[in-house]
Amino acid sequence: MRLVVADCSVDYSGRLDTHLPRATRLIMVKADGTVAVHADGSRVQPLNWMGTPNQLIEEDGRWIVTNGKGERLTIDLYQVLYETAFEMGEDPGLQKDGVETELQRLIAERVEVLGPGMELIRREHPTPVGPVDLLCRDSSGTVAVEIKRRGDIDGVEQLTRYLEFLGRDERLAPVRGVFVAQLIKPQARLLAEDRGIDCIELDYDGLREIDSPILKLF
Amino acid sequence: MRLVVADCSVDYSGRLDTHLPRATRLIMVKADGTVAVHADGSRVQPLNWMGTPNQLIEEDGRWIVTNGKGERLTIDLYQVLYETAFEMGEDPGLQKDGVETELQRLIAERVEVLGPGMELIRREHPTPVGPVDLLCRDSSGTVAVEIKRRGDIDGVEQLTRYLEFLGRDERLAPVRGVFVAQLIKPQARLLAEDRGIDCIELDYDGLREIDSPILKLF
DNA sequence: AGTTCCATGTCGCGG
DNA sequence: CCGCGACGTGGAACT
Repeated sequence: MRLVVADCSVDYSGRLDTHLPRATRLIMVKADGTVAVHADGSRVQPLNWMGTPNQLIEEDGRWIVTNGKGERLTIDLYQVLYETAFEMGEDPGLQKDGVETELQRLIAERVEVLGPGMELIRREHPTPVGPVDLLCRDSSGTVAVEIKRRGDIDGVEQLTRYLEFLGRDERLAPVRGVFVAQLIKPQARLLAEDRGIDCIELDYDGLREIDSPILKLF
Repeated sequence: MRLVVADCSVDYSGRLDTHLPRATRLIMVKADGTVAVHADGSRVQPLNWMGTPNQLIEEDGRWIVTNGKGERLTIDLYQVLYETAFEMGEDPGLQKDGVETELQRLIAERVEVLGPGMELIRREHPTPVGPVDLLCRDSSGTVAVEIKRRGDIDGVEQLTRYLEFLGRDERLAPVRGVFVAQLIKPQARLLAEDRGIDCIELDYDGLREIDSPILKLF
């Protein structure tokens, strides 16, 4: 990783056009050529960047980074205050725990929390427009379940698309939808209920408790 | 901005839990306290971070960053390879040109490019599921317009939601939809046309020309 | 503070 | 390489 601290201005042209007036910033060049320009301000993301693959041309006082899609990042360097480079080696990568996959597993093992008599048919049931998180069955017929950490309008749209296709399958019909999330936004709830989709807010932490060995002692 | 290159492992606990095994990485601390951990790999984003406001406690070989929402970032430092700091001052900020707001303005001033006899009723017309970019009128009745830089399937879904609600308003009905973008993806076009939504590809650069003072001389 | 939607979203996975 | 969906999405604008 190469680090350059410089007084610079930056222009990006591609998906849109941006201009960054002259100031002191950090320019980061990663091992694969990824370039990022960071200010000292309150931002996690860089102000400008160019992902890999790209080509970096260093002229006198000017860097030009281009990629194959017609995007161009131009960095004008007025004064380089500092420059260094480090060999960091391959990164082992980030391990995540508690994402949607895990929530799906928790609920799949306890589908009865979604309603009396609920039974799991299968997880990740495929449809032409993508896989349904859970396909279940209860006294009303087939139940398609979409699980989210946060219940947003997009999730309702997603479930709606699944229902549209599942409903055409005579072996499954009738199919109703259940939208499950830790927190369901008002607009998402409005849209869901308008389409006859049930909304269930679930406390995943509580669910995890049920799943835990501690409770299994009883 | 403070830069630390160190052999470290990182743990985050908050919205989920993550673990980052021991390796050499760059730790960036911005002026307002924002902390970010970058690997040398193919990533623009940091692997872990903690935005502002937060509190950083530096113990011997361990940094603990917490915020008011119960999130915690723990960085264990095994060896600090390098450390430095720079005063960068306030950043003038990024100027953007060509984002959706601007496109909307350009089209709002020239709604006739969307069809003969088209008239603008209002921009950002509110519905229960969000604001319609443009609400227009022509000989066919009311026209709801969704404007995107890139015409993706999400945009069609969005417009469909608006139409669903607008169509129920007796004062507006009948309402048809128009999906406008510089480039409309085949799948988005397919879905749109399946739902009776018109697709219009517009050259925003050309539109900007029309809008420019140069042409106004004529 | 809460909610909405945009974003050069980014990123990872599967076809 | 493209499409799809999750993301600690982040960030801004507006209520």
